[in-house]
Amino acid sequence: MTTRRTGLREQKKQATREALREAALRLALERGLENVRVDDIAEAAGVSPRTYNNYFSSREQAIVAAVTAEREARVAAAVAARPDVGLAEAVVEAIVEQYTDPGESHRDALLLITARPALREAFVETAGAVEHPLADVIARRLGDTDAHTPRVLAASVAAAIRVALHAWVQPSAATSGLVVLSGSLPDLLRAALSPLAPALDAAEQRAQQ
Amino acid sequence: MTTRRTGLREQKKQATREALREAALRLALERGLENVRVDDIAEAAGVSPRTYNNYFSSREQAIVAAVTAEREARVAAAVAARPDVGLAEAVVEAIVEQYTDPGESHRDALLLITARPALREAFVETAGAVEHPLADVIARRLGDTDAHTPRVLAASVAAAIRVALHAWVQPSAATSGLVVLSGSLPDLLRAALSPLAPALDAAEQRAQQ
DNA sequence: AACAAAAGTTGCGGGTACGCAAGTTTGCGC
DNA sequence: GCGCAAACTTGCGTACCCGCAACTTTTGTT
Repeated sequence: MTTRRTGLREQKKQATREALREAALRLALERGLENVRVDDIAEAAGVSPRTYNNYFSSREQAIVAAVTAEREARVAAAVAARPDVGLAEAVVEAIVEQYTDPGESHRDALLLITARPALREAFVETAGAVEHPLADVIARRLGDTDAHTPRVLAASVAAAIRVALHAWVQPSAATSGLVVLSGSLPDLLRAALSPLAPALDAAEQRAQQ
Repeated sequence: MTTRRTGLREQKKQATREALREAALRLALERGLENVRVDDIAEAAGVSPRTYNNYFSSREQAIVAAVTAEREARVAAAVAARPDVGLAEAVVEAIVEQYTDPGESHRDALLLITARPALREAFVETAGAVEHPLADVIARRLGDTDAHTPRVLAASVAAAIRVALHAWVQPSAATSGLVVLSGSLPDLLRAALSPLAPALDAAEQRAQQ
C-alpha cells in the first residue's frame, strides 16, 4: 500500500540510492570531504558518475541523506499516529520524536557535518523535505476546507525546523570555540515550533466548525 | 546610517551589481534564456566572468534579481511604517503592498520568468530573502523576549510568500503554451498569509504583557 | 512467448561554479 | 602627499551539473 510502485525496478532504485548514500558517507568519513570526488562515490556504489547525478543533484546531498533518509515520511506517520491530541501538539511531538537521534550511530557523521559549512547548509536544508508529506497529513486532518492552509502550515513548520537545526549546528559563540553540539535539539525544536502553535490550533478550530 | 559602509568602494560595488542585473535581464529578453552565456552578461557589464560569480552564484539569480531587487528592505520598512495596527495586519499589508507590481515595467520580464522552469524556481526562492530583514523588524516590535520567535515567524512568512508565488507562477490548466498569470497575486498572498495571523498576533500578545 | 512501451543507465559535450594566488584599487592614519 | 593594509578583480585550473541521444532493462499486453 505504501509502496505504490511495486516491482523489481523500484527495488533496484532504492538499493542504488542507498548504496550511493552509504558510499558517500563512508568515503567522506574515511578521507575527509575534499578528498572525495563524485566519481569515487559512483565507483564505490557501482554506477556511472552520470547516474549519481540522476539521484542526487549535489555532492553534499548524498552525504546528508545518509543521516536524514526517510525521516520525512516517519514524521508524517508520527503525526497521523496522534489523532487524539491537538494538531499543534501532534506535530511538535512527532517532530521531536523523529529528530531526536535514537542512537549514536551517526554521531561521527554529525561531527563531520557540523564541521563543514557546505555540509551544514545541506543538512539544514533537509528540513524542507518534510514539507510535502507533512502538508498531506495536515490536509487530511483539516479536511478539504482550503487548499492553501495545509501547505502554508507545513512550510512554516519546515521553516521552524530549519531555524532550530541552524541554531543547533552553529558553533555557538556563547559556549566556546569548540564545536559542541549546542543545547538539546529537542528543546530547540520545541522552542522554535512553539510560536506556530496558535496558527496550527486556529486552523484546526476553524476546520472543525 | 542605513549605508553602513559609505565610500567610493561600496558605490562601485552596487553599480556593478546593478549593471550585472540589468545586463542579464536585457540579454535574456532580447535573445532568450538559452542564448545568454554568463560570459555575455559579464562582458555587457564590463567585468570578468569570474567577477560575475562573486556577485551571483547562479545565472538565474542575476535575472530575477533585476525584478526583485531591494524588495526585501522595502518590505521591512513597510512593516515598520505600520506601528498602529496589529502585527499580523502590518505584515500582511506591507507584503501585499510591496509585492504588487506598481507598474508594468517588468511585465515582459515576468512573462519570461514564468515561461522558464529554472527562472520560476529562482524567482520563487527570492521569497527567502525577506527573512532576515523581516526578522529584524519583528524583533524590534516584540522586544527581546525570545530570540527564536522573530526568526521563526519571519521564516514562516517567507515560506507563505513562497507558497503564494509558487501558485502564481504555475502555468494554469490552460496549456496553450501561453502562460497567463493565474489569479490575483494580492489575493494569493492574503490567502497564504492568513493562516499565520494567529501566530503573529499571539506572539505580539505575549510580548505586550 | 513475444513484443512494444515505459523507465533507467550511460557516455559525451559544454556550460557553470568556485578555490586559489597574483595583481590592482580604495581607504585611512600618519 | 605617502604608504600600508584591506578589499576587490581577474585568470587559471578543476570539478560539478545537466541536456541529449543511444542503449539496456523492466513491465504489461496480446
